[in-house]
Amino acid sequence: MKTEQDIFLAYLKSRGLNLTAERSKILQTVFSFHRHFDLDDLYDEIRRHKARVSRATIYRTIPLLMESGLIREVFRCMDRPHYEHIYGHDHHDHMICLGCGKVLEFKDERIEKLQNEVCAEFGFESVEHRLGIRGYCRECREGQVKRRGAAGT
Amino acid sequence: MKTEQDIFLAYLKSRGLNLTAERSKILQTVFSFHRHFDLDDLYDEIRRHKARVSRATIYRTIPLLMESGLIREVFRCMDRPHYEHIYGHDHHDHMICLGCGKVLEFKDERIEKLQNEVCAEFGFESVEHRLGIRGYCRECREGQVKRRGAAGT
DNA sequence: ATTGAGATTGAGACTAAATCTCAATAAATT
DNA sequence: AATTTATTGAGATTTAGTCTCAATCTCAAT
Repeated sequence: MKTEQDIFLAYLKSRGLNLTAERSKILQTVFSFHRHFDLDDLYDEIRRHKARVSRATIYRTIPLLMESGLIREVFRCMDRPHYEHIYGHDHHDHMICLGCGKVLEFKDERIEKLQNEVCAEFGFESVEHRLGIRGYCRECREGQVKRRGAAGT
Repeated sequence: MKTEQDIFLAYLKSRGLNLTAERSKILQTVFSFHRHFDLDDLYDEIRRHKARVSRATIYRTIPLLMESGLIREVFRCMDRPHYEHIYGHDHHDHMICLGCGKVLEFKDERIEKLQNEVCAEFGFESVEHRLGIRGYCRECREGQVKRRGAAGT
């Protein structure tokens, strides 16, 4: 079983890049999250561990992690992109509550399958897809929870 | 059959707002497009017709059009939101080619239906959803077309 | 038609996310 | 060890989008 490091290292090598201490720290932090995160979550978490990596470096590293297939952008919330690590996790889609901002994950094989069918029809080769359903979760529908902010896929 | 104007006007009235010349021009231009558009497309097209509406006003009007259900944000391309008018059009989803930037539209009732099922399971009330599949179109797969830029949902 | 309250606009100031620059440093290669 | 190339951080820069505000417009009630 390959570790995330192995994969990232292989990707970097293939591009003539090095796995530096900063990149390693970012990678490690990304995989310490069990939730979606944005750039500031990353930055803060790294600092909390008494490490220092500049924002510029994080901005530069995120595309590398995406290209190596370790993370993906999942949706936008408060107008900022949010990410999740995908290595070792099944693919899933999201429901985003417009009331409380909560994110529910779901997976439906039948939907995935139909998507593949549609792609085949069009001769389209799918690399990835993103399905986001915006609406109101059970709790918000029942009216207890106050509004927060808009969420966008 | 209600026109777009009727709908927009009713929406504005319901909020105590007026249908001004600027809003009317924006509305008319939005519905003159047969493709996805971004804010600058709108701005340029309005100017091309010798009319003048400031960017600030366009920025202010887009949310009104969205709330009135006349347009929706469909995806991000080159990091800018793109819109389409939806009144009088069936809902559909998108395939975005990472090679040439082309956008294909498709609709599959079965997928829609399954989405509703999933929502029901979670007690989630869907307001809208967005499904974007990124990959390579037939032409790009066959290798004739050059890369352009990244597209994001 | 006139008036006044509130809505609307455009221009430019402002904000903040993201990118770029560049000098200093680190890593890999010879 | 020397050379080349990659990397970093700090801060400058860019730019989409928002906000401010004075001038104008709209509408409903006179």
